[in-house]
Amino acid sequence: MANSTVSRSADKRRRLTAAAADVLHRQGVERTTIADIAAAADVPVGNVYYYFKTKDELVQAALAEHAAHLAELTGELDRHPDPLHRLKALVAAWVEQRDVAVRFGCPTGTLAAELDKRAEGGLDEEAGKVIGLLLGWVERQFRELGLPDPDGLALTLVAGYQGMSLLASALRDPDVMTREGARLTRWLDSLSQGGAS
Amino acid sequence: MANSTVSRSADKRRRLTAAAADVLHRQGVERTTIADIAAAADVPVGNVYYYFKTKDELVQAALAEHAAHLAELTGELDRHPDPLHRLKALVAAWVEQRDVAVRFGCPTGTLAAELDKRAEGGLDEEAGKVIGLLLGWVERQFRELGLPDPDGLALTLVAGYQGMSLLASALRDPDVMTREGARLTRWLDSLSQGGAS
DNA sequence: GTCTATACCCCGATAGAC
DNA sequence: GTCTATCGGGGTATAGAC
Repeated sequence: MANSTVSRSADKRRRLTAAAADVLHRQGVERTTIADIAAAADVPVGNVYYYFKTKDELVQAALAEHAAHLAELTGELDRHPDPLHRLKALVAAWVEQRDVAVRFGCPTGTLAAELDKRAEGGLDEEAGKVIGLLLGWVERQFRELGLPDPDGLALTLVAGYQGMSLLASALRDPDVMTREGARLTRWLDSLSQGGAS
Repeated sequence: MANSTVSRSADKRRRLTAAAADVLHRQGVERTTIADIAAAADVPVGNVYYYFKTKDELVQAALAEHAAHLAELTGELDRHPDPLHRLKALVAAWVEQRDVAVRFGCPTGTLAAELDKRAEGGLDEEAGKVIGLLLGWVERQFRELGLPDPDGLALTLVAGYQGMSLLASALRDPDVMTREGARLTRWLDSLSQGGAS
């Protein structure tokens, strides 16, 4: 076909993006080389630069990939009519990913933590934006529930997720995810039952 | 004096350790070079290797420094007779450090997140142990208060700290620290007043 | 104990053949 | 569009003079 070349190109770019998201999450930005990503994507090393001019562009592509994954997840959750159910399903999804979290932490969170130490490049703000997307979605759920201070509640829920991911990874203990996940679920229930704090 | 040389040596080692703790926190492990630490400690680059054989030994020294800082802080807090007061003072200390947290995150937490992605070397476990020290101290306070599931409560408090530090840094917003700090304080109060969850 | 010079390796990025 | 060879820079670690 006329555009078979185009689609192969798009395919390689997609493979590189997916590999970047995966490898950067597992190894961190600084310890990951272009060669690592190329190997994971099964693309010759030198060819990477045809698709991404710099390593930072690969990092940005990985961030966009994480944002896309997040959009996909929240899109599915949005099918549920009840916002409280959506939030509890989100927590359940986090706990389900506990084996990944225990080994490498939250993909977006650890990436943000690493990039935030940079002053230049503006990639740090990019990472903050992805977390902002999650915060925004969570806040909308709390608002739909008619709860006061929806963005404060969103902050608490997402901070809870980031905190439990970091501790689970630092202690190498998946139970941290299940225990804190259960607590967050109980907390969500208590909120809509008019419980304090 | 006979041991003036010795004390100068000890001084240099101490300066290098302090510089390592500071610079590794601000730049992260991988982006920090031996030269960076040497410059911060005002020690000639090549001389570093007389005190620390490898870069990893400097990282380990930094972790020990963070553990010492933690011991100093909890030591001061232990003077208060009331465990609840101690915990609230701990939260207050975290919030006081918000400007550092907003820029570079929690020193131990971000270090742990970075080291946890390594499989080799065992430095990852070392970072987990430092966080374990904090968890242990917090748990003891809850136990003194006679609350059920003291180590679950400790997990929640420390996860809250790690989560709010990460979000504050990712969003570049110190208010995250004050808002979540206030919430944790309210939560602590509600616990000893027999509140649920 | 102190410090300089440098060996050695690895990585990001480019040049240029195909 | 694809791939190899390589340049240039920078980082860890060491050798060895002082």
